[in-house]
Amino acid sequence: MTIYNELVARGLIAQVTDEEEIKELINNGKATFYIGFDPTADSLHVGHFMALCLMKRLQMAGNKPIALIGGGTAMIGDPSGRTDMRQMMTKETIQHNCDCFKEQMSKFIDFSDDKALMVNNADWLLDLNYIDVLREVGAHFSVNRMLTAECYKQRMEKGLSFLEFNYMIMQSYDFYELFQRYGCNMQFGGDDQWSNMLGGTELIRRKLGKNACAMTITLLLNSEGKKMGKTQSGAVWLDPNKTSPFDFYQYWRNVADADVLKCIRMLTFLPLEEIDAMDAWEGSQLNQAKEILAFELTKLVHGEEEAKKAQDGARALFSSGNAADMPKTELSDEDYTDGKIDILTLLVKAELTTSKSEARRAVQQGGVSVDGEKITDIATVFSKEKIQSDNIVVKKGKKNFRKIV
RNA sequence: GGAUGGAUUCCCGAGUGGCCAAAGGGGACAGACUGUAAAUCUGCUGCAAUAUGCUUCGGUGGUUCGAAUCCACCUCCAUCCA
Repeated sequence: MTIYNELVARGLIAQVTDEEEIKELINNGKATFYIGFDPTADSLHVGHFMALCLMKRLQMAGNKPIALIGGGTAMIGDPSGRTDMRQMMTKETIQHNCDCFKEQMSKFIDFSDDKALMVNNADWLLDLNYIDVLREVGAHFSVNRMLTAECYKQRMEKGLSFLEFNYMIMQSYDFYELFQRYGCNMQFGGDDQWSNMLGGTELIRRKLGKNACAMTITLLLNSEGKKMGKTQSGAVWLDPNKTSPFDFYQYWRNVADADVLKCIRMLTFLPLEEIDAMDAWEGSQLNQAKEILAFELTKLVHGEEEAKKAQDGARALFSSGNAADMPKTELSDEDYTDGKIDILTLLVKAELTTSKSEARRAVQQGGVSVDGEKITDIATVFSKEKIQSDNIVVKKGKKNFRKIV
């Protein structure tokens, strides 16, 4: 099976500029492609993970990836898919985020021996001269056309600043620059990037009379149409310090039935035949598929050892309610009053609730248990000796655990 | 620069002097049912306390016994005109 067909079979491809040409390029390892990453946070998240996997797949097929870090474009902020303006970031923050991205990416992509490149568009965008850009690049863009682009539609109601309006032009310039510097002939990106990417191919055609391709990756949406990889407390990060391997595992372990197979297909490297066999699974059997998904992804991101730990921990936790590898909270002497701590304070300290009021509600509604025993009295106290010798496990709801040491 | 409309709790959105910690919906959280799923039903959703208190309605002042509601100024946003 060719790499292109595999991508199609996995449901990864959303839109392409020229299917035949792209097939020819990537199937024969002739593509030098780039994917841009905006350093809007100090860690990559699940959304980036898709792109990284794609890079890896294509690299394995002999193509050369360029990871472009948007240190320059982050100064502007991509308006695509947003209804409000991004908060402006300081140059220092952006630089810090770039550094973090670099480190994380090196785990996935092989950058040795020139097999892949990592560049930062700050290197060329920051030195541009306004007038020159207007004359050289701006002249090739039609405002009328840009305004009809899908990515600006949503913003026409809420307002779009000139700063953000220029994002497309900067991204197009990136492609143009990479095309000239490294012979980069393809760009990949999320489907929400389609218009920005087309801008690049057009700029290259107009300025150089050359052909370049663009292809977008299907956005990973759940069955409710929302972007996956987000939880109430924010994104699911790839950085173990921001999202622990255990939580990462649990996120995938808990995806809806309707989304499991899609996720396995799109995100894991399991052979397609194996995945197709799972298609027939139904009902509670899908629970197995969820374990596979969670394990495979945790393995890819955090390594096999961490994946095993997370899996064992989760299994133990949900069957017996206790496990070695679960999030811990260490109490200090100040947390105790007269050598004791009450359940409400404890819940807050363990970060299971954000306030005592919330903790009170949880207890009153019967959602809290300690070491498997339900707590019904909000005045329940625990002694320091007990906690320090036995390490109690506090549970709020069904899936929130903390070991107190 | 001019005219008009607007800013309410996580989000949408009611509320135009006391009965407002603020309707309704969504989301989140908890309970029941389950498979760590979905759907459904119930509870709950500012903060602290066992009847109460404290801080909230873009910002700052003011009027009033009393303001999310009235006045002044400011900030931001949308629409139309230039």
